[in-house]
Amino acid sequence: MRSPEELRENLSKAILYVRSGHATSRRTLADVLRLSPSTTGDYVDQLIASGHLIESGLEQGRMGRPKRLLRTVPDAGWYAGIEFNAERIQAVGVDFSGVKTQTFTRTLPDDATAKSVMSEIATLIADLKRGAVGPLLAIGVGAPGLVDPAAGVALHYSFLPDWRDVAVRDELMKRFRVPVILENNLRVIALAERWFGGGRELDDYVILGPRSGFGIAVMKNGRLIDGQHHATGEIGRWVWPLTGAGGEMHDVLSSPAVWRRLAGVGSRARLPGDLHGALLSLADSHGAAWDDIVEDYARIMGLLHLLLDSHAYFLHGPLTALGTRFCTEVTLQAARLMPALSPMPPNLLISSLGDDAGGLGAASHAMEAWQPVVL
Amino acid sequence: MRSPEELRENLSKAILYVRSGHATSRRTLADVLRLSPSTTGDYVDQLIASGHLIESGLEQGRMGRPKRLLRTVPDAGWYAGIEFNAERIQAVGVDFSGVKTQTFTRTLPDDATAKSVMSEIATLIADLKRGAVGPLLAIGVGAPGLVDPAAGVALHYSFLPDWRDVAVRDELMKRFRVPVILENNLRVIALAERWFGGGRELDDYVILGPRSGFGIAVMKNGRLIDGQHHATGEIGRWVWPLTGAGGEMHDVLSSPAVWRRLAGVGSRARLPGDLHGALLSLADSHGAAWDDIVEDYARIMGLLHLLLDSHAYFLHGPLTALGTRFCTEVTLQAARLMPALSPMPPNLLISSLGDDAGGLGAASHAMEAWQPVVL
DNA sequence: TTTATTTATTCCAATATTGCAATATGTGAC
DNA sequence: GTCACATATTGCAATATTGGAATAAATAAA
Repeated sequence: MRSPEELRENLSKAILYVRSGHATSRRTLADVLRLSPSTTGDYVDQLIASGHLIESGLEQGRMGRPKRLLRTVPDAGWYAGIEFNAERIQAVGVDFSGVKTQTFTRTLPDDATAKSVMSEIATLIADLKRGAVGPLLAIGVGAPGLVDPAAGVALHYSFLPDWRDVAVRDELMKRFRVPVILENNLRVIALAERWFGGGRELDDYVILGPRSGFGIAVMKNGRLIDGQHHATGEIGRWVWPLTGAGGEMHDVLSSPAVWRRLAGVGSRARLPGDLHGALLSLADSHGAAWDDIVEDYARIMGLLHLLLDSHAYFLHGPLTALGTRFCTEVTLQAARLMPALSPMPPNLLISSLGDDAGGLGAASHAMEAWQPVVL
Repeated sequence: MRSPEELRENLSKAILYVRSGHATSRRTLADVLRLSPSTTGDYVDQLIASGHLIESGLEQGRMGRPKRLLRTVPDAGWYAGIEFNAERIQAVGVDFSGVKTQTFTRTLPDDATAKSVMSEIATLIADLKRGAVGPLLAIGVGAPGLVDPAAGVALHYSFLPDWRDVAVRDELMKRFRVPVILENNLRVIALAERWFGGGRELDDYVILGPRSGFGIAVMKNGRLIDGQHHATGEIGRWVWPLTGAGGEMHDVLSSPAVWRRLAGVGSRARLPGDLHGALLSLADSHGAAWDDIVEDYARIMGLLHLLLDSHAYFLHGPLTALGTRFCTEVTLQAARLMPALSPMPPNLLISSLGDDAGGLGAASHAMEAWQPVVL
């Protein structure tokens, strides 16, 4: 008898592969699972019996017996994805076939506390529950700042005063009695890119997340790379420029900073409510500020690409408003500043995911973590 | 029946775990292999019968039946490790228990060609063969420059004129009839660190290799991270300093460049034959040149550590001559230049591996790739 | 129409792996 | 010394997985 964990893991992977479309029949599923067609057939029969998978017609290839197509059953259950920062909480519901069915956003008051945020999260999940069909299977949470995923504890976040050592997992598990999985919000966005965005065929890409701060998440071999202090990708804390007495990258290249530089206002200027919108109207800027920003981003792309050599770099957050022109110019400028990049220009892309990338990512994380119960 | 590949893989892992000391008995081996004690017992019996493993006494714990200790049989075979650059070829022989038994170094003439290098490599392996006991099991090669490990082809290396698309694997396999495995030389050093150096308990560290150029190799989750163009870690091609019109990092921070800066000579000065030795006598330098170099390295450490957050950074190559004082000063200076590093200073270490790190790494690679024949 | 070929799925005997019980071999308490 | 307990290894019936043959369902060729 193979170990039950391994069986559960294989069944779980089978569902993920079918859901993502990476496998569409028993045969192709056997290939990606690296199991024999016989065993895979058994698995599929089990999952059909349990109501997780369903056959949906035939697909004829060039020759031979047609594939019996497999799909996930939308109503077999759903996943909750929560993502938040100091300004708002976002909750999305994703059905068992991986389709987003609900989204809620709640703006946070200025005096939000850890307690109020947690209670707001619970309320939002309850709201999702009312509008969803089937059982809630798992909850994914993307939290800002420092997070300990293994312990399910959010360690620290500068912009929420008492947000420190919050036992997110235990609290939500106690309340909802389903698996809860916690990660840094930028890292869940990387998962969203894999499930819903341009990373569907990739297992090697980078998420660039210039928001209030500036972090990146690195996917290598289909896994997020991790570090000793849960601080991988904290490049916002690089001093910039690298001449010595500069400030941190945060201060000059975060979304608010870029807006200030483009708008030509000082650091005490009040931020527009809709940063994305405000940047949209500056997307056809020309002049020194624009060029400087392009040059700064080009340097960063150069550093990253010569170190990581990734297939793609997805830009997320308000700066996506600057559009493909920005990406193109950054790429060109990068090759100009670092000649080594010429034969291998970085593939910088605007993420196709919109504002709810975070919520989708959190739900993706829940999807990946959940495992079916074997009888 | 489980697939034969999986069986071979498990037997191979069993040997690796026993050799490394990560598992010392049937029981502990079962734990690390994630297999049942019964199965593991079977495997071990097979490997003892085939002459790869041997029982070597008992070890009593605090209580209970003592472990029956397992060791690899030194004479069961040996691995060849080859590493080279434009100046020399290094060949080491490692016996089946992972102990280095032979080392040869051959200096290359100035007019070395791809053909002469390959023939010299073959000669060195033949030399090793004469001094070794048991059969040659596998050959590992660490080649400089760009390498395609999957194809077993060395793509390009600037310092050997016609070194381009050399079919290293096929050529050596044809000659020696054993598995041949090719990798970039810095990347095999990362493996040497795991098997013979300070990375024995780690699966998350970085190799810093300032030699003629400047590359790094990144180990994450026990695997080397890889890129699209086989160009991960090519940070020597960063422009430096990051102000715009600088040269590449190679030119100011490689081993020869550091020696020139410390020795206060121009870029056309003739390099000493023994760079390590020459640097040794400059290791107690003080003054602007030293401080500048420390500052440059501190910046690099800052960039790397805030991005990768690794457990350790092993310094390799001639610059190890600068000693722990250099490492300490770089670490301190890094935290000064990038305040974010203060609570998480990078753990910069001089590699304990000497000059034959490369050869050992290539042999390590061979050890990891080789699999026993199952009957 | 019939037959060969291709691809997908299923059936089944062979076998690898496991869980559990049994056995081996030690320590510590009384 | 004897008994309870702890840990490692082994034996064996139960079971999961596989390879290969058989079957299914299509296209292409004769």
